Amino acid sequence: MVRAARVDENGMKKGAWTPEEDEKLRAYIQRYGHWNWRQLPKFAGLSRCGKSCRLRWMNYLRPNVKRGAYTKEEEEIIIELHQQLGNKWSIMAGKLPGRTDNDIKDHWHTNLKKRARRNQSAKTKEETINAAGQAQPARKREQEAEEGAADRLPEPNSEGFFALSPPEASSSEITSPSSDYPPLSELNWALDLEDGISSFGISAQDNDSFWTQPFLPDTSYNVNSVFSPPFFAGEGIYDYGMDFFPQLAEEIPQQ
DNA sequence: AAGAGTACCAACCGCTCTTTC
DNA sequence: TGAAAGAGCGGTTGGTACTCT
Repeated sequence: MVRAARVDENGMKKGAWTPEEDEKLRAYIQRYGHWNWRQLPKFAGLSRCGKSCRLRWMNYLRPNVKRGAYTKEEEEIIIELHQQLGNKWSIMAGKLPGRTDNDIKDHWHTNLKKRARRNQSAKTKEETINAAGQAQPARKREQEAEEGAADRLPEPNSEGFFALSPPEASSSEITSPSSDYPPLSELNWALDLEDGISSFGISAQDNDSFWTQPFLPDTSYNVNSVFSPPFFAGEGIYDYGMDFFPQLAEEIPQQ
């Protein structure tokens, strides 16, 4: 499932991550944050490039990363967004809390692309029939039954946006309390691509607060017990200074 | 049972964008 | 203002698991 581990010419390890590496990275970031991806592996005691650490954290170790099967709702959202945005996986990830851009991209290529294509060809076929004045309602119902409700896509409006209405079928499913997402009908899809503001119920801002918070020490961790306290630079913000990080490296247990 | 083909997903690569100096 | 560094994004690859014949 994963690439074989190897070491590149710079002595950087590549390939599959071991549980030990995961634990080092997780422990380090949870405690100190990711102040600089390039420097981070050095202080975390990892023989990985910063990029690799970032990817591993973002796609796998980050808290709230949702794994496992996609729900019907999630798939519908992805298909809709792909129609609107194209391959803007990171924006899509912002609309699907817990899903990563990599994950969404993979799911699109392995599952949804085919379905979207099928829908498109069915739509084209239907349009051809209608244009010829030979619409066949009975056949259309038959076709819809074949494709399934989840496969149907709404028509874009004149501006090319989708005015979403609640799915015709399985409304109970869509509005199920156990659902992680609001029903499509309640979503404001006016994507503001200028500033990337999310209008989703669970806003990107909420979701990203973890990433935008100032560099804060874990309160459960007694900084003073290991080294002198960082300079308090303002409300909730600590200025550790450049000399701070090498001390952290020594403090992280090396395995 | 075994080989071939396909699906899945973690990870890498290279490019672009943003920030800093 | 331009160069360098860092971060992020999207495309692609590698390798295992699963399914089919």
